[in-house]
Amino acid sequence: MTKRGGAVELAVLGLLHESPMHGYELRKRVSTLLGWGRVLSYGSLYPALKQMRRAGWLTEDVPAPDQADGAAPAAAGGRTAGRKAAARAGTGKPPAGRATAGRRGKIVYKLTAEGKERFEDLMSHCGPSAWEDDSFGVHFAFFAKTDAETRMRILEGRRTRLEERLERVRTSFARSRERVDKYTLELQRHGLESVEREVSWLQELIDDERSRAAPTVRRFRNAPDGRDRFRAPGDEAGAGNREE
Amino acid sequence: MTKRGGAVELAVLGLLHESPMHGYELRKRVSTLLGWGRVLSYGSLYPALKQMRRAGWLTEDVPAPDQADGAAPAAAGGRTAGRKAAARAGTGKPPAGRATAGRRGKIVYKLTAEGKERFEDLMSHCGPSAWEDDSFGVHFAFFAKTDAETRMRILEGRRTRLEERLERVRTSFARSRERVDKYTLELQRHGLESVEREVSWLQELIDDERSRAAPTVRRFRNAPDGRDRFRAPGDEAGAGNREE
DNA sequence: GTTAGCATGTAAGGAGTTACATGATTTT
DNA sequence: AAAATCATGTAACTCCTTACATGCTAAC
Repeated sequence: MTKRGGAVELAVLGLLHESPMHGYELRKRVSTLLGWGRVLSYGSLYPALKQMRRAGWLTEDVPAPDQADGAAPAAAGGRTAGRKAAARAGTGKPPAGRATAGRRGKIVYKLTAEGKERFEDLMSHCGPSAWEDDSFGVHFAFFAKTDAETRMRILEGRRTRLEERLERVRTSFARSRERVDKYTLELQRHGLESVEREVSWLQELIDDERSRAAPTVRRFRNAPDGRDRFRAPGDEAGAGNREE
Repeated sequence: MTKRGGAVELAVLGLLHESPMHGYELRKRVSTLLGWGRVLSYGSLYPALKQMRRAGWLTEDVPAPDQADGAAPAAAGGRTAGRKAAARAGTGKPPAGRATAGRRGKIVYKLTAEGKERFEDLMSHCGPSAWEDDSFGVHFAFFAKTDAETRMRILEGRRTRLEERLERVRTSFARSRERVDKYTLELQRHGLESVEREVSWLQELIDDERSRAAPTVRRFRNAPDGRDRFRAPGDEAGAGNREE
């Protein structure tokens, strides 16, 4: 019920954490968030949104066209929504009295307090699933919205995961060398190289985090981007992570 | 019906193309074939095998224990099957008269003539799906079993696909620069770099294929063990290729 | 004679996609 | 007023995984 451990939920929560948005824009933002070439399909997005509304993480507001302007579409990316609302206001032409009534109005999705909690929970109490490719990407994308300890845990978990993979791949690579043709071998070599490179990237990030986190002072409050992140002072220390 | 365009079918066809095998071994081989860290689950493999038998691409032989030895398990990887068969022969103890009767014997999967045709078809008449990540990997792994023209078509299709992706990612990256925090930005930068690197890799492979296909134009770029990387970003001159 | 690991399978379901269907708004 | 684009939604399907269930063979 509250399952849906997929990348989409976290991505939506994270983006709505910044500002309310409607689905269409949300799709674009989710799609470019990572480095996914592909776009998220509506067939994934809307059912996920509905389910999240049922769970209480977000609300669906249909902005009444008469009073909509400054209020509803929000700053978002500043682009589409803003321009449109402005244009509509300029012409002074709300298309009819309805729009909210007959279904199919523009819907602005907005995080609830529970939704924010859910987001922080998914970020900081994440299990091993967060070391997987896609899931790691989404978590990483929102690193600025979580604390240093969580960042470290995720980075190191990911590195460990990749090193395990490396181990396995190296073994089978060595065993293959004579048995397989040059194409198969080249594929495996290339895969190996990619994973190795990703491990060094992670290591750099880890070193970077460490150098920032360590220096002499203990952080009482970390505010990377001016937001205050509340988290009970003593908790979470052991980080005994388990399944979601 | 005969659909199943997934990576598993082609991987199985390709591996059985070399030699018959039973499912357990097949799983291991499929898992290490690419550079997938993960292993293929039985829940994927066995239903796929069954469906392929129904389609007529392969047969399921239960080797009769009495006469099994040299015949059935074949050279395969040479490891497991061989040792076991030998051991059983040595003790002279076929466990009973049944084994084939009551279900649950060891099953050796073997390609039929139709299966070989199917494999060749999937390799050479492949559509755009072959440019996708997983599917490309499987196709590439079996490049030695298809012709130069097909190899070229797949490599160039893949490169084009990645360049499209690059275009999109570059755009959104440039648009993001000021708007997003450093973590998101770093993720996108890293993604971009990875795709760029993969494009260069493909370009090298394409050049290599081309030099072998058209030997009149000599290329001296055949490094001893393929250890030359790097290619200026933004070249792509000359290669006026258009496919499809 | 029981544990360990090889070997084959099935049921349920998760996480997404494609293809379709419709409505609202803007541009030409 | 037609075309384009923005916007929301559903149904059916794909491909794969997890968790289970079973039996055979080797080894202690």
